[in-house]
Amino acid sequence: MTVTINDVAQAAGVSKGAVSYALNGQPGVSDDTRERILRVARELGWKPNLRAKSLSSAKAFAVGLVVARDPRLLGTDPFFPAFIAGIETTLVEHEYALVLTVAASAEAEELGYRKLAADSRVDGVILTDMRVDDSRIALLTSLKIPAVTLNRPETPSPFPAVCMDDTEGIAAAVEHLVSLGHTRIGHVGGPQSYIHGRSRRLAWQNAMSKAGLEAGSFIEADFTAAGGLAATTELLRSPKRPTAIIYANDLMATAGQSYAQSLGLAVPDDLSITGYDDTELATYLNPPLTTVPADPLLWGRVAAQQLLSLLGGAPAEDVYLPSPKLVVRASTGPAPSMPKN
Amino acid sequence: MTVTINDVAQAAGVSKGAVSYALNGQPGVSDDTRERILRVARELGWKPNLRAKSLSSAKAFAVGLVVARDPRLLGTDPFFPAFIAGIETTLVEHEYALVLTVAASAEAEELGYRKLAADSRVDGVILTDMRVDDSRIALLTSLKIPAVTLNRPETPSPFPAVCMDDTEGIAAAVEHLVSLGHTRIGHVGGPQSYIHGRSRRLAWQNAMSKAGLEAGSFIEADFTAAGGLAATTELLRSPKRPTAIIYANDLMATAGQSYAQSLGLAVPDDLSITGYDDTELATYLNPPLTTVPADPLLWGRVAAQQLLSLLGGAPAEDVYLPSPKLVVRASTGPAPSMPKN
DNA sequence: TATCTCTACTGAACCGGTTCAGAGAACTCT
DNA sequence: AGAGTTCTCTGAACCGGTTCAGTAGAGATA
Repeated sequence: MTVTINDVAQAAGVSKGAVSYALNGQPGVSDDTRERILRVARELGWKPNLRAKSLSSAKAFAVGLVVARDPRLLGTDPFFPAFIAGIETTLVEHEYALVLTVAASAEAEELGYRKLAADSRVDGVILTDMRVDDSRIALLTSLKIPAVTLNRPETPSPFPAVCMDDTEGIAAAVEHLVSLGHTRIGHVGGPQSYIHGRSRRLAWQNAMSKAGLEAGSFIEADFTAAGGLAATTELLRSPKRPTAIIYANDLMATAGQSYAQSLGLAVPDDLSITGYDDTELATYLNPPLTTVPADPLLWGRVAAQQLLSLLGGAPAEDVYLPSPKLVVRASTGPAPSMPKN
Repeated sequence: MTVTINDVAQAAGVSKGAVSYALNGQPGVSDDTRERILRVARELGWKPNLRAKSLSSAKAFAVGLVVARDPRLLGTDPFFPAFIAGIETTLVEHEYALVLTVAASAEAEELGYRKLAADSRVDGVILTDMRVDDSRIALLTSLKIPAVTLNRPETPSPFPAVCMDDTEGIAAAVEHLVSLGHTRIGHVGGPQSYIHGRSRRLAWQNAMSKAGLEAGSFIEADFTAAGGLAATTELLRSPKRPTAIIYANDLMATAGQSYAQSLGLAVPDDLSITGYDDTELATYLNPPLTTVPADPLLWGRVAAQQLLSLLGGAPAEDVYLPSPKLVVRASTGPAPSMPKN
């Protein structure tokens, strides 16, 4: 049926071992023989059997990704699909596959990694959504699974990080709003247990104080539309209502914008809004959203590259991707001279 | 290091074969011996080696999904992440893994399946985004990969289908709008090369004629926000402008709604709008979107179940999931008595 | 010419399971 | 008691590669 290395050996009149050496470009066969073996293999249409290779070489030729999200909310995050697509662009070139696990809870997440390890499904994993004091670092260290993290965690990590600075974009958003005359700029952030939730809040805070402004109201939300709405409600109800709100992602910003408009506030005349991600929809909102384009495709591609080179024995070194730049659209405008209250 | 079946055999004082029979619940060992072997295996902490199992049993214990989308637009589709999460809920229970491939082009898609087959990475695949006259059916048949399709293709297919009727929801949307007095109801559909693009258009068309109305303008778009905008532009520019538009998904509806509002049209006073999917954001728009909730989580779960039972040798039978029901929100309202033109 | 070294290659073990043919033992049937 | 059947278990082959120890032969060296 299928052509094995044995068939090639027989047809070429050599031993199994010689064929293996020849096919893997290893020393041990003369150039003549090597060439003959390769030709015979080609003629017979030999294809390596991944399963056999996996067993004897103790490698999976696959990398893993465990996504810990509420499945119902997973669809709202534009990050993952594009990120995964980015990973794929690298993997296909190296004959690797991606094994994806979705975990609904923290226990399921840990179990996901444990299963990947127990079954040796993967040779390494990519860690996304890094958390402050992330338990996965110790877990993967104990499971002896090589990994790459998105951004460098604050706690010590033996794994190389692929970093994309998000503070610059947020700072640019603050500066942009300040230049438009805003002084009361609120922030609706993601969970502060995530390092990207935290870094965006700190970026906002630092940029405000650098502008000589008091960092106004901050609400910790959860990156969902529902959370964005709730946070916006709270911000707009406060006595010193902000004239601009910086959201930690587009989804919350969109929900916030819609809510503000439903209250009769004009965006940007009464309230300026910025997001983060630059989802496709951002351009097509009314008004189109000022936001910061994350580049999940690039991030995924480079993260996979780093993981593969780590698996290849390369030293673990952090990589820095270019910081995304603020994209100004119509959801931001001059601060109202007489804010509605 | 790791405990193998050999260690268990030695410790239990039986042969390798006996251990294999005992661990797999197969006949060939007495109850006493079986129990002893199981106890010894437990005591030694034996875990099956998936790679060895794969090689000897010629199974991958994994299923595949090839997603053919423009990576940049993939993030905008809320369907996939939730669908994948649904698949996972089934797979984890059966010790199966999901191998995901993202393909940017038609060639890459075919190559994706070919690679999964060549490396025997998976035991079966799930086909989504079924197209009219879908070439993948012949491809997978020739590659001898079992599959499950989402909805039954119009051309003959040997694979079981997991069906979720979308015509009922679209018909309900038409009826809902008709009951509100609308007579000019347009449709912005997905590519008609997709069966779900086609079936939604036909559902709209049939419901219109059933209501005694002339099926108004139809524009074929591409499920993206950009496409939704372009189609809306065209519809609103037409001489007999519709007072209501049924979009084939939420993303296009959202873009359409924003665009209409940017023209100064009020939704729903001047224009009623419906979507399809019921994304999280739909609830939080201004106005919230009337739409039809697809249930990708359920769909994924059942599709994976069907695939696994197919792999287990069950006969290929179609499954029908409950048809999603229209969710009425504020983006639809009475037809304007004097439509703006 | 005898010895040493190096290269090219073979045969077998190995990775960790599954599966099959066959050997004994026990049990049933006549 | 002898023959046939069933049950339990063993040993070995097998899945398709990788890798290692060892050998034959060619070429270099003394």
